[in-house]
Amino acid sequence: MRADAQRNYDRIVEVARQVFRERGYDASLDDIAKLAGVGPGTLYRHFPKRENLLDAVMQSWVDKVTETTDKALTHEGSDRDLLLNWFQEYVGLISQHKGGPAKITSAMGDPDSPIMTKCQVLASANGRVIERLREDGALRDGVETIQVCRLVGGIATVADQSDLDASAVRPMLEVVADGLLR
Amino acid sequence: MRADAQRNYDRIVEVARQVFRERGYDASLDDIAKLAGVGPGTLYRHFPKRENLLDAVMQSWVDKVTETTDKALTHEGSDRDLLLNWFQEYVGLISQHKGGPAKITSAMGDPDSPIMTKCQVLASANGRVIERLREDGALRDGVETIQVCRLVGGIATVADQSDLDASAVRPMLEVVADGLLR
DNA sequence: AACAATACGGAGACTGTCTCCGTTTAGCAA
DNA sequence: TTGCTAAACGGAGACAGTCTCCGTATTGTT
Repeated sequence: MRADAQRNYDRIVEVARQVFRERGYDASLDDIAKLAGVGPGTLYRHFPKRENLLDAVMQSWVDKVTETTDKALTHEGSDRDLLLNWFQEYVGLISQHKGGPAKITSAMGDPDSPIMTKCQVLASANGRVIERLREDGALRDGVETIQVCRLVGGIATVADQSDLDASAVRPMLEVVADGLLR
Repeated sequence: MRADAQRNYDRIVEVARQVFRERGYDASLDDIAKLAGVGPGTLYRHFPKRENLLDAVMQSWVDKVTETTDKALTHEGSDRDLLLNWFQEYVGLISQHKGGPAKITSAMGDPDSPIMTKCQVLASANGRVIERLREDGALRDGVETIQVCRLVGGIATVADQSDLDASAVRPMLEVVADGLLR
């Protein structure tokens, strides 16, 4: 990639990260181009679809996911506490910007989504936690990790769309945790 | 209301019902106006916001909700079966058109939503089922009916957005049911 | 310095939302 | 029936967002 192209690419991603966080995933792309000081053509050449841009923005997010998972797995306390703590981290991770929970959760099962690979990092992070609990014999039979992603993703989605705060989300996560644990 | 206005109103609602079901909640309103044989101005006078139109379309849905609830409450079998059966009906009711689950679930807590009243019919229908189970002593402590709506609404939302079928939804509903029941 | 190759960016096509306002019509009263 | 007025109509067009095309400008290589 030519030096000027790289420069523009980086600026667009940086601006997009900020704008997505502030205005949500539906922010105008022409606006982002303008804020980055490039024409819309440039933005659309680098990122033909909105999701390609989101994908680039998410690169750093991926690192955060594994880091957070490692920390969650060292959690001291009961299995229930471990699971609940992980659920809260999970919700936090996918709720970084408005519209995120729905986007990420539905991308997990969509092979055509440009952010699919990113989301699968999250799915396998969740898998690590679930497998750890399964080895402890803490889970009911028949629990699939993808279902767990969808359940918690669903809660995060409604919380996102209804502007619920953590205190309203917590009891819902407890219900799901209790439904999963023996 | 003048006779011609009533006529147009009815035609718009009828067309909208069909189009929303076929193309989802995001269908173009100008298209709906055209299909109904009226100008966009007419549509927007009757229904200033998209949700006002949805509200009108939902009138008949409200009847269906209470009817379905009555039937669910007569269900023979265990409490778990009753609850699971109700959950499936609930998902069916809010998944009539694409985008419905998210719309309805988030409208429940939004006093400014024109469809709020309609959604509260659903919320109180759910309340009837939950109270019935509470009287039986079947529920854990601290279960709030609005949480149940959000939990099941969340599952329906991800199912809607990921095109999941009933066999994928069922186990998630079971997790929630198990988390709610003693 | 010249010249490909690469990248830029803005004009504008296209789509959907929504409003304004001149025209038409329903319904009533004489 | 006719005439009148309030109500309703509907389409032109303003506005916003998405995305493309293509003439222009920049890069980096020979």
